[in-house]
Amino acid sequence: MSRSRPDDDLSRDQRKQRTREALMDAALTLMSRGISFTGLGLREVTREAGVVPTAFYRHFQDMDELGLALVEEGGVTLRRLLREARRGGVPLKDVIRNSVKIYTGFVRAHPQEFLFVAGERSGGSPAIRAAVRREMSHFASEMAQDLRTLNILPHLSTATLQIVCGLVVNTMISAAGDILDLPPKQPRAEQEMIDAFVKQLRVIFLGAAAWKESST
Amino acid sequence: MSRSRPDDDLSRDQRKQRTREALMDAALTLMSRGISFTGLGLREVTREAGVVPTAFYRHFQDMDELGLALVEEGGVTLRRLLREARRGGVPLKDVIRNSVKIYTGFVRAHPQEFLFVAGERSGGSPAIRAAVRREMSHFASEMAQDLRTLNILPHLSTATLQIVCGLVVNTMISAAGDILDLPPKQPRAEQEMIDAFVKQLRVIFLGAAAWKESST
DNA sequence: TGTACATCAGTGAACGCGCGTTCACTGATGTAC
DNA sequence: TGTACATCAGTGAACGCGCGTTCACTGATGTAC
Repeated sequence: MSRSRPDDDLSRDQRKQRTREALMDAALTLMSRGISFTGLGLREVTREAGVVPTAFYRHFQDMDELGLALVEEGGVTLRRLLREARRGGVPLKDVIRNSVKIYTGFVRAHPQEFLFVAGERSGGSPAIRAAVRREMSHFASEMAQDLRTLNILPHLSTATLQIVCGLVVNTMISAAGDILDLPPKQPRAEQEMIDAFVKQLRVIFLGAAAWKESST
Repeated sequence: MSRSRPDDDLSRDQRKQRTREALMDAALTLMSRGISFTGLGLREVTREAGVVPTAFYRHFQDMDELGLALVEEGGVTLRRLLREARRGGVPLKDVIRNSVKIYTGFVRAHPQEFLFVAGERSGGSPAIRAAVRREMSHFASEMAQDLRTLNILPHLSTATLQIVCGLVVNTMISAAGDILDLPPKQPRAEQEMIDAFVKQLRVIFLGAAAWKESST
């Protein structure tokens, strides 16, 4: 009887954590309806989360703090997703096309995280912009390490590899924004966009392969 | 005597145009203070422009329409600026480094236009996002034509050249956002950022040079 | 195990404020004759 | 050129609304004995 509600056996801390997540989810949900994070209001978020506005303050001091939490969580999620994908093994042939396929799949499956990163990269508050930048360079570092491990582009110095990966990450994020902004049900346009995206990455890797460290 | 105020001899249409420009300038000014366009209010803009809120409606239906006007004007301005720069003649040696120098000069001299484009590219309302995208591909086309004229990368098909220029423009816009977000008075960090930017463009052009059209 | 008390996540009323928008207006500029 | 009238950019008062934030509260959960 007393177990009818599913969270009956949760501790107070767990319930609090649950509300916190509800607030973050609410923000992401609202963003996937087309509003940018900057345009969200505190009351809007709590309404969507199903709590009273004042409850917000038990979890975040203001919307900016929520935004920072989202950047962090989003970065962790994305890196985890991509790491799992890599565990599946990178195909030796047509690496780029396949990676792009996996990537666009993720973008479609987790539009909210990508919308947030793409949109607030230079649109958010200064603190949020900085956090997104940090997360992106974190990403680039991870990718650089990966390429080292896979012995791809072994002739590049670490600094150069890092810069190339920065370019790749930047291109990926922009592509995510573009893909998510496509009017739905336009497979032709989507395919063209993905083809262009693949071509851009190929050009980058071609250039990186041709790079000579002394050529400054 | 009656000529004491400088706009005494302006026609009504000219005065109206002047107010319209004042509104657009006001928005840009506010944005250069760190607020993103999405975060601007109608009253805020009219206050900055020195007119009463209701005067806004004589010029734009709503803030979105102002935003669209800004995208258009900004695009025109930027293309004009870069065209003038090209007229100065492209140096044969170290083309990329020099172009970047010119470009970063423009970014510093006209931060508002770049802030708007970089920030609203994926942060603005759907209509504004679409307009910024259109403007960016317009840009890429112009650059592609230029490269053709200068006989740079002549072995690329028009489609490929367009895609490469898209990559370059995207990288340029992101770089503008990054540069403008630097804490001021950090010449070291700025130089590093510009060096990385130059390296990225070099990688792209190296890759484009190495591109073989049949390699699909 | 049972009781008495402390903690604190979420509530609900209230506030002052700036927002976008409406409306009737004013008075200088433009136009017709 | 002068006069009578039309136009319309900008004004200023007023509106209803949702916002962020404050405050005292409630009542379930957690803790000490």
